Amino acid sequence: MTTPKRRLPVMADVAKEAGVSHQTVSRVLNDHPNVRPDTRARVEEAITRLGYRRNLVARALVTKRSRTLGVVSFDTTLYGPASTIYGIEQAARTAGYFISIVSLKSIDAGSVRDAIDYLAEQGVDGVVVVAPQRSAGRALENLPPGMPAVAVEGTHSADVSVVCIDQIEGARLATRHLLELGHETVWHVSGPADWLETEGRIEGWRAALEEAGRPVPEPLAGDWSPRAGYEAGKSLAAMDGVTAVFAGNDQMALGVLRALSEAGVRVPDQISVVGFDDIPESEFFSPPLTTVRQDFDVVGRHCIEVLLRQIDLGSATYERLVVPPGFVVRSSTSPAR
Amino acid sequence: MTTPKRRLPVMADVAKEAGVSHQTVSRVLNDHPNVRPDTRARVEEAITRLGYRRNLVARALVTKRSRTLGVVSFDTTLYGPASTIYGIEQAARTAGYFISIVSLKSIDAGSVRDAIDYLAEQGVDGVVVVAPQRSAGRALENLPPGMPAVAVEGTHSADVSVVCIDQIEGARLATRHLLELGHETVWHVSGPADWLETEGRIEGWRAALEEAGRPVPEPLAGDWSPRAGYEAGKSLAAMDGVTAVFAGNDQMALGVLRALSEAGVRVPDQISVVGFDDIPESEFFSPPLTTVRQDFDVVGRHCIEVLLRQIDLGSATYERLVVPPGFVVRSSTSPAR
DNA sequence: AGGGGCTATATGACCGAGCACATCTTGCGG
DNA sequence: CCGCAAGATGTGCTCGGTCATATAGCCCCT
Repeated sequence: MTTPKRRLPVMADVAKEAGVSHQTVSRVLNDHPNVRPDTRARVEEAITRLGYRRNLVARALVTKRSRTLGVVSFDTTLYGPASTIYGIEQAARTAGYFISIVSLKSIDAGSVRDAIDYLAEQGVDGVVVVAPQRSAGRALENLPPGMPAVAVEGTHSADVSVVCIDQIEGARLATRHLLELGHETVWHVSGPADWLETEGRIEGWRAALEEAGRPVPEPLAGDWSPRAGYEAGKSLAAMDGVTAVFAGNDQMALGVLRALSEAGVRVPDQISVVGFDDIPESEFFSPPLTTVRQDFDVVGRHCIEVLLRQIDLGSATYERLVVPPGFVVRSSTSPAR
Repeated sequence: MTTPKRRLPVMADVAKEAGVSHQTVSRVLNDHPNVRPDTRARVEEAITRLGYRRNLVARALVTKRSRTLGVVSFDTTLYGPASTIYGIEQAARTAGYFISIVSLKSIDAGSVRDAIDYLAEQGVDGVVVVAPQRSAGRALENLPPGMPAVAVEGTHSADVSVVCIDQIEGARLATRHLLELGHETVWHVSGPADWLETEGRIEGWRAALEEAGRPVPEPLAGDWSPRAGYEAGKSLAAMDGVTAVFAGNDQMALGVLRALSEAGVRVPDQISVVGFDDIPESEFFSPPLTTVRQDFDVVGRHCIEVLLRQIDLGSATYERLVVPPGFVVRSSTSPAR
């Protein structure tokens, strides 16, 4: 009944209601110290009475800070990006920032550029790019001027901060585990070319093999999908002497397991399999999957920390934050017979 | 070298550069018809020369339209919400809208309210709420005035538009499939209480059973997680006469499969299992899972369509859009022996 | 009592666009 | 060659906040 007009109340309305100036209302809203307690109370009461909310758009216009962070990501449907973004969102909101998401389907440098430009136009205070392809990384090399940015799993070279999980170490963990179980060597089903994760995992796997003086078989190329793992698994089942397989991620490991099971190969008795990611399902695969654990949540949180630091300092100091991977042993690996 | 100041170019700069007024620049930017071609060209050239981008924040302030849509969702890590949001994002971006996401960990009406308020403050033009719990639905019953909203899987009663997949029909499909294979009855591992999907799936399952005049066993309560399915599967394996199980989602089905396998029960020979969702992994479960297919992508797209319609019309006409589920038969079901 | 140094509050400009309206062109019919 | 309507462009205000600065009130000290 106290709404003669449809229009939402603005600061001036609150000011009038409380018998002060709009500036005082602003002070109350921004927790300025120099406001007498009773004035503050009066203003606060007026605010709730009118149901006033401050207009963040107007605020952003003058402060030139939107308190919104952009996230550009490749296929947010995948477990990794989805979890990372979840971590980002939680951390950002706690810090009082909004998250604006652009999710890409194709991943050339051009579309990443476009996405960043798009977000820049909207006035985001910074961007985190979750697009761990080599080509996507290139888009970060000439950002809009003055735009703070952090990349997840980015290249080492670019002029941006990077937060990543140690892929090489993860792959080494997986490979060593299999080697220590007595396997002569380890086959690898890799992710798609151009992905930094793919490269890192191949590198770590190869390194572990070479350190142990073992032969390095040709990796089987996949694309992260269970289907690709399935195809690779069929090839592996048909080959001689395969006793241990390191799949580039858990979904491909699932496909491998399926193919081996269809081929009548028992896991882990005849072939041991390890994955990468530790998705929630992998504990219940048949058999439960031994895998490298990635803590996407902390990656997300670190991204926000790094980004906010960059925004607040205004300076261009590029950090590189490496999160160590974990390793969880379940039932898909066993000693070589 | 043409940057005497750090400040980004604004409309006035472009205007000066092109020798016109800021209003003409605005016209060019907004594709107004009444601009002479050569003027337009001159302005466009000035824009690229200066690298001008329009400030959407300022634009939003005066137009009172931010071209941003809010999404509040429960646990964006789950496949369903993640896929829905993906669809939403794609559709929104094509329509020229940004997406601002708030992802909730706990899901009471209060936190949904808070999230919506938070987004309202930011000035979103509308919200889609992906929080299919009964309690979350209640938060939609008194939205900020004039805020267009659409709920995914929302309650029927509330004064909001709803886009949903026909859960009852999906469950019925699953149950009938098992009945038609000759199973006497079908056990059900349900989702967590309070979820609308849980209720719908129980309802459809029960209806199919009753229509066929079959006994309706007590459902086993789960929580969508593979672990819950695993526990339920252990119980099921210990029971007599169980030949068919309808799991509330694919992850729980995975847990059931695992438990049965551990108990030495062969699927589908001894027990048939069907899931719900059709996550990308389920085709490669052991055995490949027969399941109800939900097209989250089209749900997301429909959300945006409905929401934009509501925004453009400004009117409060509430729609209810029901997407039919699919059904995909794989190898986890077979005729009763 | 007077003045210095605070604190508390008010005033007006400003951020960068769009909108309404005014003004100046242009084209065309009579 | 004039008049008039439509087309093209410019002017000034507005959106709803914050910032810089001015001003009023207060306490304390000499």
